[in-house]
Amino acid sequence: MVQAAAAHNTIEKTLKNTLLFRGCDQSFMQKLCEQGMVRRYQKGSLILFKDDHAERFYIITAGWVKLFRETIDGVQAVVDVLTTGDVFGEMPIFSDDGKHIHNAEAAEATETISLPSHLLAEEIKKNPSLSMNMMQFMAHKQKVQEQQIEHLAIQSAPQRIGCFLLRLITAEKRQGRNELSVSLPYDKTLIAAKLGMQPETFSRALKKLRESTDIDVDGSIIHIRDLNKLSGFSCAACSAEFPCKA
Amino acid sequence: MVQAAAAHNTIEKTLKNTLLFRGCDQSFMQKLCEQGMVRRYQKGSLILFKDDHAERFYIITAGWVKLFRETIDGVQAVVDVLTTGDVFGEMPIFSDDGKHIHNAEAAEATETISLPSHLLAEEIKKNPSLSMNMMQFMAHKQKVQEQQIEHLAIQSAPQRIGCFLLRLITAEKRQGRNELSVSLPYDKTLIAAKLGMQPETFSRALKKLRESTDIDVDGSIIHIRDLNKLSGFSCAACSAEFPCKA
DNA sequence: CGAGGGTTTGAAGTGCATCAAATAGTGTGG
DNA sequence: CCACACTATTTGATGCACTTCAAACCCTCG
Repeated sequence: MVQAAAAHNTIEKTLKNTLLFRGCDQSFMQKLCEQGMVRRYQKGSLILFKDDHAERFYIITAGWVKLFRETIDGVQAVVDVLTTGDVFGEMPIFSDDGKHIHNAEAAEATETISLPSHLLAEEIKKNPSLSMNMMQFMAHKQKVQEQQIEHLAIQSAPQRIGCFLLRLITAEKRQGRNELSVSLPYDKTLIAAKLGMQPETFSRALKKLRESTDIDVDGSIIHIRDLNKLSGFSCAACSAEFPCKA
Repeated sequence: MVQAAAAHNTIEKTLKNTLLFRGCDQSFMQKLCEQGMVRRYQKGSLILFKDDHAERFYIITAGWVKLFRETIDGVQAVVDVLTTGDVFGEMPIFSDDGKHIHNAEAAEATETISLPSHLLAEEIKKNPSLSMNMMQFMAHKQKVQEQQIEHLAIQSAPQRIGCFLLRLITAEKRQGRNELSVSLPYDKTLIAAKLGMQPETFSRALKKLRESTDIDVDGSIIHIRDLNKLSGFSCAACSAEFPCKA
């Protein structure tokens, strides 16, 4: 009981801090909290499966989650890699078959809160402020995806890595830290997949990036000596503002 | 006046048939119609500019529109190519700066209806059925983009062309035609850009595709002898259902 | 007919993938 | 705490895919 109460408490806090639910009324938040389930996953375990009927959607409270699909000839296509604060598995609310469109796997030890999809689906139809949040949320995602499409089409492998590092840094900045060191949050193999390249290519491209931009690579910790040099190298082949903020 | 009345009539018809507005009430549709502007663009002319303040959004009633951005070193990144029934320029409604995020250019002779963004923005906050439409619309776009990201990451150039042809055919089917011939709707150079490759690569990759799948290429008209062969070749490296329906 | 854009072809180079193998790192049970 | 097994990462060698630059060709349209 004590444990359940504690869980309930974390759920409440998390939901309150989730941008998606900003401005939602008490009764809805209450219902969500009651139905929320906290779960932990160890690295490598599967959270949900493509084509499953989507009963619940998920909010990440810790760790990293890989969204992926598989092609006929067995290749894994990494759609996205998400972390604390991100939401996934909500898309089927807007499709008629209501099935998940990708698999989700814990890329690192992960904790999620899952919530019943139907609660969100129903509330979204009634609550303009929630649906506005959702649309902003989706619009932002769409922008990021466009960016990613552009990167795959016109950036070289080293540039994509540089861009990835820059985004890591800005994410850290948003959390208050202002270091010029980042530690890669998940396996290099997975980063490679997310950036659309092979692990071997990642390794070699990182080396090239090191030579071109004076970054310091020590295992999974990367120290950036000259931010301008890095963004100059990476953002030259990108249509976003210079230097990039994403 | 006669002309204005005729334009008003086309606008009314188009808006009624636009899925986005399905289920919207009369008074809103009325307001939209009054404010709608029909415009024609010849091939190559610009419709809207990145970073402009978004006063209006657009519905395409004929032709093809290229959405694109430019990188610092002058390379054009094609974000999307849209046609009749598609909507563009509406995204800034959901961002705080309210600026367009890409340039739009007529890739062929094009006709659009433009509507004031603020009408949509206001109505969307009040009308759950409209916002639901919008979310479905965005969810669908997101799915397509994920698909595109996957294709760029794991398909070869000939496979991407094959996939493009398959989608062209299904689009034609949706319009009643059931031919196994398609004529490429816009310049090969633009198709190449949309698929993330160079014009020269497109030309050579199309030749390879021809050799692998028995398609017949006559200028911009392509005849498909064996649909299974084509989808077998292209969809093997794709996570969508087999054969693909998109 | 000539001009200009779109498309194809050729030749050469680069970047990335692939396969194979070595190395570093991590967690396990003894 | 060490040895082993296993995985992640790096490295090397090679080939293929795509790009680049240059030039020819082909249309279409004035």
